[in-house]
Amino acid sequence: MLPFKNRLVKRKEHEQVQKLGNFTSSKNIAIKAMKNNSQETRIGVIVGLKYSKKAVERNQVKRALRDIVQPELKNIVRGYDIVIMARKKEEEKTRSINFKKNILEALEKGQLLINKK
RNA sequence: AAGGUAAAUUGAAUAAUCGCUCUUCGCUUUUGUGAAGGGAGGAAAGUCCGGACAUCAGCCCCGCACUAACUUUGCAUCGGCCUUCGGCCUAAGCACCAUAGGUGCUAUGCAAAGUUAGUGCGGGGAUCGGUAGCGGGUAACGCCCGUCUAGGGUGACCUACGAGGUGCGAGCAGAGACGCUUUGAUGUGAAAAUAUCAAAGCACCCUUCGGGGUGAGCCCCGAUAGUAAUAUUGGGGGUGAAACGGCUAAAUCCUUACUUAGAUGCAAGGUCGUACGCCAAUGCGAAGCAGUGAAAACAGUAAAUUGGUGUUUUCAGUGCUUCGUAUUGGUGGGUACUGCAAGAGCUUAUUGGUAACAAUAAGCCCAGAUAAAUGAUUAUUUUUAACAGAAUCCGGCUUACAGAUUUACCUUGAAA
RNA sequence: UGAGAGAUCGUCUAGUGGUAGGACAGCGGACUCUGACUCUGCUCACCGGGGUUCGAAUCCCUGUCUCUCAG
Repeated sequence: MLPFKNRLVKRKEHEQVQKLGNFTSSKNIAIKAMKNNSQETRIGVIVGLKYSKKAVERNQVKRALRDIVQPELKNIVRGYDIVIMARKKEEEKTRSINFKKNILEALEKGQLLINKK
């Protein structure tokens, strides 16, 4: 799990990011990001009913996404609220998706990664 | 040993690193940080039943208890002192008798009785519901247990239905099935008509119109032919028709017995705080507008003074509007805490009971999140790991489920 | 998470135990020189699985899907 200060907590904040954030995506991941006033990166994860009807599967995906994001926190530009959404086609199975690759791809597209050059 | 029946248990394990949540303790005390410990299920699911809990509402009668008000009756009366019982000192509104004092009224207190209202508990009844062989269990249920009946299975065992009627008319049986037509009676109606009840409804002949006779058909007893279905035929008396019977709910209605009590649902409900929005009232301040009063100036009246009129300025004060601010009240949304996990709890043992279950004793504390906690990585082993994620809490039912294990029993075969 | 409602021809709907009806659409025919309109005929359905019943779209149980409300 993420430390408390790095989570997007409130429902209203989520809605704001959903409405006003910049959208980028890769194959199985969609990202909305918006600047906030603090120095911290705050991340929320959404896995909707459309992803799967089983609660267990949705929880597993949420855990997986958080675990992937956590070590990358250092590499993400500070001061953004980020909402990560998972998506898949009906036939796809959760196990066959490589979320890490997808997330990094999406973050790069949104220019949220710190360049190591 | 093989096959099966019923029930129960379990639902990958171990180690290391990183990370989350709760509790306790310590250090800091604002955030934090260290240690120890706890951290999803048998179905957590579906929401199909039943409760707990909470808020709102709450039929009639009786009894008991408590509280409040009122009425009646009785007793007492500020206050102070002494060691309790109690005694002493002193004092007391109004009216009357009449002054040792007494009576009545008022006020207050206490006690008793009664009335009214409210609350709680218990009992009975009515009505809306629910259930249905019989008996039991449970907080309760449509749940569970035992047993009766029917069906299936060699068997262990499994499955199913279950009060009494009414109405309906599909199927069976039957010559014919709940109906049609005609007539009559009764009720309603001006009539038409309609509802209910009763009777009649094969063919021909006779008739005094009541009915009678003959024949077909039906019923009963036969005979002949044929393996048989059946065909032909004899006798009898009845009938000559539209009866009688079986089944029928988890839809409707009635009855009986038992049982229960409504509605809404933890996003129920409660507490704290008030930084926020809106509305209302009040106070203060500012601005604007409109009246009022006073003063001054000017105009005007033929003219001086006075008075009055009009305009302007200043001051005072009133009303209205707007803005700001403060207080109070209402309302809306938001937030924190609570509700919230010690419970119809779990484990073990004993006793009662065929059992469901109950009682007793001992021990135990076992998730409590709030965008929502159990994961990831590495290594080893095996069967390569099913269905699946708590959200107020319980008891059932139903549905999903890879496998593994245990117990009891049955059938068959073999051996003794 | 809690509370409810529903599923009937391709589409919209009616049907409260006894042949599942209508409208639009589709197909064929008639009318017309042809098309449209009109007339006429036909085709096409009870969400899946069990049960009660002589008989189920309807009643009961169960599963699936869709929608609504609270937030």
